[in-house]
Amino acid sequence: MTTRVRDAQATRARILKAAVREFARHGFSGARGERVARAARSSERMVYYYFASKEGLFRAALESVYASLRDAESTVRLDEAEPLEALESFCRFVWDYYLKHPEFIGLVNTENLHQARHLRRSPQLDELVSPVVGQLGALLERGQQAGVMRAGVDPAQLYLAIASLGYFYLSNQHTLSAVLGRDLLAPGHLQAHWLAAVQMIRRFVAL
Amino acid sequence: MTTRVRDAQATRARILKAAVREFARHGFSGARGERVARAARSSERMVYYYFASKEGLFRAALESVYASLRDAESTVRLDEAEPLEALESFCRFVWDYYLKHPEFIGLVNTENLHQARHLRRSPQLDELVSPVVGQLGALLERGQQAGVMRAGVDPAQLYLAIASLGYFYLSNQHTLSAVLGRDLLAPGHLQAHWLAAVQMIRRFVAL
Amino acid sequence: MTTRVRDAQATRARILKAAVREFARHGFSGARGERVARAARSSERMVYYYFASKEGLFRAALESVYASLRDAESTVRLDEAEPLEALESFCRFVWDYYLKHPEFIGLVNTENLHQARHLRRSPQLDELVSPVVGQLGALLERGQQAGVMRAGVDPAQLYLAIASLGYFYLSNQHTLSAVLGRDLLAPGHLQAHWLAAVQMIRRFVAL
Amino acid sequence: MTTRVRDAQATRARILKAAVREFARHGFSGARGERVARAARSSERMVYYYFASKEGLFRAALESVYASLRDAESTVRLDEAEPLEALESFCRFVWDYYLKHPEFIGLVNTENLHQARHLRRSPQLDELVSPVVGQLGALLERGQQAGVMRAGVDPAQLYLAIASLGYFYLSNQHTLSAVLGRDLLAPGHLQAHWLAAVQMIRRFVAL
DNA sequence: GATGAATGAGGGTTCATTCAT
DNA sequence: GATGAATGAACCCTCATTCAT
Repeated sequence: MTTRVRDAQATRARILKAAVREFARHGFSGARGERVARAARSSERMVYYYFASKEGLFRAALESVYASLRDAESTVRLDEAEPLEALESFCRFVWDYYLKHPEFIGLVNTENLHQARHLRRSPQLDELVSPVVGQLGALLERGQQAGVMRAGVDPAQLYLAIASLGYFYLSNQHTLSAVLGRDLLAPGHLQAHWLAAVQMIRRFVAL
Repeated sequence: MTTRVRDAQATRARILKAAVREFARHGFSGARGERVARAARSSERMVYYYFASKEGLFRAALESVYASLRDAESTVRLDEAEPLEALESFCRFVWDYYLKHPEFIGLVNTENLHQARHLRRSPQLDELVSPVVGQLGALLERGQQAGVMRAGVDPAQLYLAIASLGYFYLSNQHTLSAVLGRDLLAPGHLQAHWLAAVQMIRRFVAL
Repeated sequence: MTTRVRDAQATRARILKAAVREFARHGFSGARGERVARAARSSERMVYYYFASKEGLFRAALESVYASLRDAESTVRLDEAEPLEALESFCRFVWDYYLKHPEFIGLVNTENLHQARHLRRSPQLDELVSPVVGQLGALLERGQQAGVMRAGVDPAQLYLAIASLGYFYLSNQHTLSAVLGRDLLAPGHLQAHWLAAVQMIRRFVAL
Repeated sequence: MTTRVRDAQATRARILKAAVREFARHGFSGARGERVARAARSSERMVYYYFASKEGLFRAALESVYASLRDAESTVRLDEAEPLEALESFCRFVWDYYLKHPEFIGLVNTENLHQARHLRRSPQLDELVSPVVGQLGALLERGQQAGVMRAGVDPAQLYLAIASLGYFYLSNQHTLSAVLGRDLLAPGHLQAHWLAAVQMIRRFVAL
């Protein structure tokens, strides 16, 4: 009994994981149920058994990547290190997450192509929203009181700026690499970009 | 005869325009030849007549949006106004272009999903690259000499930063609006974002 | 224990009743096990538990509607009233039964589509045949002796004629209503039809 | 060119003919696109090319059998022979049509299962309605004036009665044969039935 | 006796493309 | 140069049913 349930959950999890990859790589329309089934070492039938439709599978995949990001963000502590250090750590964390989780970028881009249709309808939407913006606000407050950050910075805008600098660079790495004629993911270029980006964020909140 | 040729070119142009919209809205796999044909008031057969395949049509659409951006950027003058003013104008120009041309964002995102496969193979690639990064370099030089900009800023990185702050915000407007619970395209929020972004860019190049 | 058995039988009965409706409404191929299960407030699995297969369920449903008709017909008395009155009463009874039991018509039509495959194989076939034809024969005899009916009327043919006039009208009510441009089930039209039909039957057996 | 067009029409016609058979034999849900394609010596793809969907194919099949009946009925002359003779001829014609065109009965039954959904939506509905009821009215008039038919017979009801007696017998031949224990289509029984039916109709309109 | 989990086979339909003038 | 007719290959999905306790 327990074994079967565990198997069932394992199969479901394998399918979901494969779906995340498939949708991230090929978008919604380009995703193939058969590839998902094969990658999950299961059958196309099971995909429909657990997720009812291609759309249902996509919704689950999308929720899954948002939940993973939120879980990862929930481990971040912004209240311990010195404010500017904490801010830099957070930037590095966010960018590293994007770098290590291309499936997040792929799924979010796909969802934007669909005008966030699935996300808006998700009953889990509230749970998926990360509390990290609030923590950034507290950090800005602390930095101000420590005399190392200026007043008047909107935490949400700060978050967007940090996200922008990492997301855009990685999401568009292929066209940018082609157009600029250099491999943006080569360690040297990546380092240089993070350095410039950190500097930008620091200067943005500096006095 | 001339009329016929002009008609032929006009048909081709209508198909191309319709294809740009279609690919931008639905991605490559989601795009439908029939919708392109209908929107162009032509037939599916004509699409193949002029562009040989769906891939050929996408390539042409992609080249078309890059060419349009390059043409627009070629009208920009960065050597006339006071350096910091010129920089801000350029930011506003770029962001306004993204705002007014969602099809550019849509096609570029789609091309990145495909790892820039089409762009890399395009024989027109060099022609599509905008000379604007060079102009930004000259502007930085001028700003330095005028004593209002610091040394050591990579023009390409500056360009990426400007692009990031506009592109990310617009490309991800739907998911961000859903997650943050506010309409990012509402005039107030848009203004506030551009303001913060300009400030960020200015502080980045400032002494 | 008794309760459990009664519950089991109740579940079986609910499934059977739901199946009768489902097959009558959608035919054999169009019937859905899931709808039967839901309508019976049971599970698809239980349907198979009690009836083994879709075909088994259909057979049971078919036998059930024939048994119901036979039970209803068994209450009819043709030997009491004045012969022509009794005949008219019988017509009214048959037609009223068809009217009130559309599921009978639906299942019988479906079974005919399948060339009575299930009925012919039913071991209960003999039990399902109504003794009403025999009673009609006796009635004809009585009418003859009373000098109000002619000789030479085949009771089976009389039965078929009565059935025809009701069954055809109700079974084909939808196409006929569409073609004739009037609602055949509207009280006025229904009354008029029964009246004409009764007259037809009376004139058929009259001297 | 002409050849191709003829081929195209021939293919379409073969598919339609095969569809009529398939739907008549198996109902809507039971009908298989693949069987239609095979019987028409064509491909399943062509079925969709010409008829867009299973529903479109059914609609076309249904309209086709109604059109065939109307065409056949349009050849009938009710104004030449002696009134009662003409009426009997008409009965024989109708019943013979049902007998020779089981696909008509099959499709009409299927359409009634679907509550005439397709027929009601058919833009050709008016064209499909046979003018034969009007002709029956004229015949009744003529019979009256000739002093061989009574007044007060509704031509539509007469038509329904004639149709009932043939349609019911043939449509339900399989269940009736099983229940009555005799083959209703055996020449002897068929003859006897037509005889009784003609008598019934004659007596119905007689003085 | 009763039931949740799983599934092979095939269903209708669409897609991008080619044929044949 | 331009176009109507035709199509092979998949695609998403559903159905009736069985497995395994």
